[in-house]
Amino acid sequence: MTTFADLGLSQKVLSAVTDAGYTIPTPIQAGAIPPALQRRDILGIAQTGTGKTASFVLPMLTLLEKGRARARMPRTLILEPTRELAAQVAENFEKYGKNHKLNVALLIGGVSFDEQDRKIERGADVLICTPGRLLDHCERGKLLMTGVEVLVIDEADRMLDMGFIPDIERIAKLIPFTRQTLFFSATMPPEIQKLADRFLQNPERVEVSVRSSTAATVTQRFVATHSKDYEKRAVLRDLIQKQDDLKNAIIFCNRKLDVAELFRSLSRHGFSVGALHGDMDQSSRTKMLAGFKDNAITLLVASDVAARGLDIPDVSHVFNFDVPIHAEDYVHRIGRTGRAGRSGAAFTLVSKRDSKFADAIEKLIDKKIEWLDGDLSALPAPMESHESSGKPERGGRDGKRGGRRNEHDRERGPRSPHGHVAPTHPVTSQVATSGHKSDIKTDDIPKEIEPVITKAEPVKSERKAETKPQHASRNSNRSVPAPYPANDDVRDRRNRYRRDQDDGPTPVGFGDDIPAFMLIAGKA
DNA sequence: AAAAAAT
Repeated sequence: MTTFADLGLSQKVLSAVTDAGYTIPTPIQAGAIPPALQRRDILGIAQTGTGKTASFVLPMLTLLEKGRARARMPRTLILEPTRELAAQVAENFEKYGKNHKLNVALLIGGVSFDEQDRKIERGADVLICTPGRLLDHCERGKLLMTGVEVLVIDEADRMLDMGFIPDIERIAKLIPFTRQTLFFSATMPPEIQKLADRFLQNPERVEVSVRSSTAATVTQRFVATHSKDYEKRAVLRDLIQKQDDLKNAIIFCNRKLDVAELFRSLSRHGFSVGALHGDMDQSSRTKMLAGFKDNAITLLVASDVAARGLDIPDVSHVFNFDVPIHAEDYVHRIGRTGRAGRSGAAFTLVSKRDSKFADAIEKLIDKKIEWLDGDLSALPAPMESHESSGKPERGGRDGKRGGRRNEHDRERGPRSPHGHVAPTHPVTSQVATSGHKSDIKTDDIPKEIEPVITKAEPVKSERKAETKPQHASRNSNRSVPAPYPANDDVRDRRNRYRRDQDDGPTPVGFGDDIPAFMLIAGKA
């Protein structure tokens, strides 16, 4: 059997791999590393979760041991479609390059130029970039691409989806012809094949059989719902509470605004929740992701920024709050669970207006997805007209929902995602701010999300006659960014629905200005 | 019906 020791990697790399606990390479690693070390071009067809990142990081580390970086002349360049993926690759260089003294620079948007400029100036062995920020640096004349020996284009098909290909072509033109190019894509549509033909010279083609697109270990269900957001939120909460094996979950929405709104709603209901979408500022994105990975946050409400590539191991559940418009996105989303042979569950809320997208999903995966509790035709009338509709109530979750849901919540209080009733004043927590550092390094990310037990103090709200407790340090944390853009008029959106239809009682009284992080219920 | 990425 092939081991890492058989692949021709250097001692420094091998010992870091061993220290990380790996001995057997994955198929893409076994296939790509030896030719990459011989300076061949690589055409790698593999999805994330196949060990693809290490298949270029490890040989690059070995190759970089010869030679030294010169100022403003990076030696290698890696292009990634999202900031999170770029940061993840940087972490891999830290991990496997711990025996090297390499200068790794992460050039992504949303953070300041200063630190990035310093690293470029010092001479970077490895540049890991999202295309926009890289071109920005190039245009400022801070970067000479003529010394790049290795170019990595990762997730090429996604770059295509995102319209990055013109940027990629511009960047590739700046890099000498003599370079080595490592090109990775999960799929090979004709446009990508054409691109590969242009960028690669006599490449070694390494293809890893697609991880069965919808793993057999993942239980998939459709859940019928009406289309109003407040009803969907009620269905979702109920669904979450019914899972007894929920360790952590990603909840996907189609739109960023809905991510922010659902995040707020779940927060108010006392769930341990974070949010991730592309309009959040970078430090929030980083903190949310770190908190979720550390299990300080149980639920992550996200846009499709989290659907692909992100290495979040061991997600027990995926909930699609919205049916993805493109069926392939469904496959990517539920691919976040049931990884490495573990079991997982994926629930998709489907309303009448989504049914054509739901059909498209079944067609794509060539499989019927069962309905959890009856299909759309079995759905009772919407909430407002529920009592007068005369239709029989279905058992289970509908008995709890309908127009009586809020009273139900009021009686029981918000529940934790593990099914037990949470305290009326949930334990809240906040993420410690990390000073003014803008550079993304693992060390700068707060590891601890410290629970802060709040003292309940009655305070009068103008909008409700109800008495609410007030957070003692309500104003102490204003600088912590929220998962929605600062200038976005959240208040208007929130009032789109009557408050009592929406979310029931507010578990902790912050009035209407809740700093996002205060709402992350800590683990008890 | 969207999201992602440069400011």
